[in-house]
Parts: sequence; structure tokens; C-alpha cells
Amino acid sequence: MPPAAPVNEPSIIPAEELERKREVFRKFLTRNGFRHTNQRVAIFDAVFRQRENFTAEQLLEFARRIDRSVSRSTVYRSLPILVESGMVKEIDVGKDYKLYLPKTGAKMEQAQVVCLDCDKIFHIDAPFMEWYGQTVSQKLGLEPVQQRLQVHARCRRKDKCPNWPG
Amino acid sequence: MPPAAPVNEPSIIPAEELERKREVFRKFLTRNGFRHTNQRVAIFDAVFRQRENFTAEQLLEFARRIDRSVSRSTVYRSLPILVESGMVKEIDVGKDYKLYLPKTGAKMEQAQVVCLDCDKIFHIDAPFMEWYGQTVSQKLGLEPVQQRLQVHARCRRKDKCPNWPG
DNA sequence: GTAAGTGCAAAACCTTTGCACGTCG
DNA sequence: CGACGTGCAAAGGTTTTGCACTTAC
Repeated sequence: MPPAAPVNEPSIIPAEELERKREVFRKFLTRNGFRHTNQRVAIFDAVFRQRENFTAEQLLEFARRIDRSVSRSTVYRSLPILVESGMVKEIDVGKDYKLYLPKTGAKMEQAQVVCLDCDKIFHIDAPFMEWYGQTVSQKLGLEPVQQRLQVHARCRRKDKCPNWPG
Repeated sequence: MPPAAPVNEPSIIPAEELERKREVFRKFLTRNGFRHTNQRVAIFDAVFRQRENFTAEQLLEFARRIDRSVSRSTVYRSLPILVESGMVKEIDVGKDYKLYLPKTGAKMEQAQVVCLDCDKIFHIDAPFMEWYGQTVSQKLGLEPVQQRLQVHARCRRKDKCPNWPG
């Protein structure tokens, strides 16, 4: 059961910063031979109106509020580009859908604490993670690409969960 | 593209130890109100003939060599029981299928290093992982259930990968 | 005997893809 | 114009489920 649709909130990011990010994205597209389409911009904007992590399906709904013509295919085809651009983070916590998150600022590596009762995800800095990935990979003669540290936990009683809505 | 079918190797485990494990499993079933069926035993035996991690589909094939009547449904319905019994470990490395592994002896927490080029998975002791999960969960008022640390890396040239077949 | 287990095939679910049309550059 | 992008619907691939039949206890 994927998370319900998010509420359409105004961007957390100051207008000027958003504009700057849009410009970075535009340059990324051009530089890599991608085209600058209305749909991609709508999806991009939808991403940066989020303050929580969201699913592809949620992003579709959100982007459609900005541009009705955005289709599911385009969302799914755009997400890898957004991730590749480094402006969006993709998280896989072992559920059957992936989660996405706008990258604001230069964040360091983070671990996720996933509450199995209320599905809330906490993001926690884990600076040692990168070091660990490098060390271990090197020992095996491999080249580290990415690492992830996830803790699955329970709040037991939903109303006691620090992040339970309400 | 899921891994190819495994080769049917004899059990790594000494016959007597396997017998003992079978008994533990039998008791687990009885104690929890599950029934002791031929199919479950065949699946159990199939698991403990493996020395590498395997998919549900591979397990089906393997179990069928022991008991032709084993069906896909039964494999998928048995795996959660095997995992719950603590005798089989389930690993999710972000591919679209889960991996399973017989638990031999009392292993400590392990991290996985996943080679993105050859799909090989290395299991590495990471004793600090449990400590980390507890510490972080406690800070959030949650009860830790499980944690996982995964490093995704590349061997770049397949023939150079320490685990590339051949 | 009766509740639990099983096999089969269909369904579920997110994600990907083929194809014809649209549009950016 | 010509290649890249898009929408739609159908396909993909693993895992789950409904149902009628078996079987363990």
C-alpha cells in the first residue's frame, strides 16, 4: 500500500533559489543532450515543492497539478534523469516502490530509519558510511558507487510514534 | 534478469548436523501450529544444499528435484516461515527479487557488498551495525527490528572481478 | 473430521516498453 | 526537418491470492 497523495504545499525553497536550481537543471539537460520540455520542467518544479519523500505515483499527481499533460511514462522516464543530475535522491527501503527526495544543499551521506508501523522515514547523517564503503570496496578490489544504511524499527503504538500524523 | 538456476551440489553441512537442523525446523513447525508436510521438508532440504544466496525461483527448481510436487505457491508461502524460524536469512539488495541464504551457525550481523557488474554479493561482518541500529532507534524512541548496510560497487572489467565465474 | 496446506492459474503491483504522434532545436 | 520526447495502453516480472482439492493430526 503506497503512501497516499501528498498535499500540495508551496515550495519550501525561496523563489530565487528555486529559479537558480531550475537553471542548473536546464544546463544539465542541454549539456547532456536532453531536451528542455514543459513536462520535464513541471516534474522538476513538482519535486521541489516537496518537503518529504514521495513516490513516483505521487510525483505524477503533483506534476499534473502544474501541467495537466504530464503522463505516468514521462514521470518514470524523467526520474532517472533527475537522479543522474544529482538534484534528486532516490531511496529504496525495501518496499515495492522507490522513494524520491529533492536534494537541497550539499547533504552528506545519510542513513534511513524506517518505522515499520507508520512508514515514516527519518534521515540521519552517517558520515562514516562513505568511508566504510570505500574501505570495504577497496579490500575487494571494487570501485564503490553507493552505500546505504537502513534501520527498520517500530513505534509499537502508532499514536506514540514521533512522526505519527497529528 | 534474475540469476540463473543454481547447480545442484551436495550439502555442505555434515549429514548429522543437517539432521539436527531438520529436527529444529520440525519442532518450530509444531510449536507454531504449522504442519509438517513433505513439501516443506523438501524446501527446507533444498535450502540447506545451497552455499550461495538464491532466489525464490531458484529454490523452486531446487526443491522440485527433491520433490516433484512442490509448487511455486508453496515456495513463496514457505519462505516467510523459514525466515520466521530464524534458519533462513532474507536479503533485499534493491533488485526486483529477494535473495535467501541458509543460516549456518550463529552469524553476526553482516553487510553486503553488491557488485553491479557481475551481481556477485559479498557478505562482510559488520558487528557495529547492530549497535548503530539500537542507538539510533533509541534516540527516536523506536524499537529496532533489523538493520542493513549495503555497498554497491563495480568491478569495472568483469574478468577482473574477484568473483567472476572462471 | 476439520482446519491447514497445496497446486493451478489468474490477479496485483510497480515499472518498463512499443508505437504513432508531437515538438524542441 | 530530424531526432528526441511524449501519451497511451499493453507487457514485464516477481510475488500474492482465490478456489477447489488434499492431507496432516
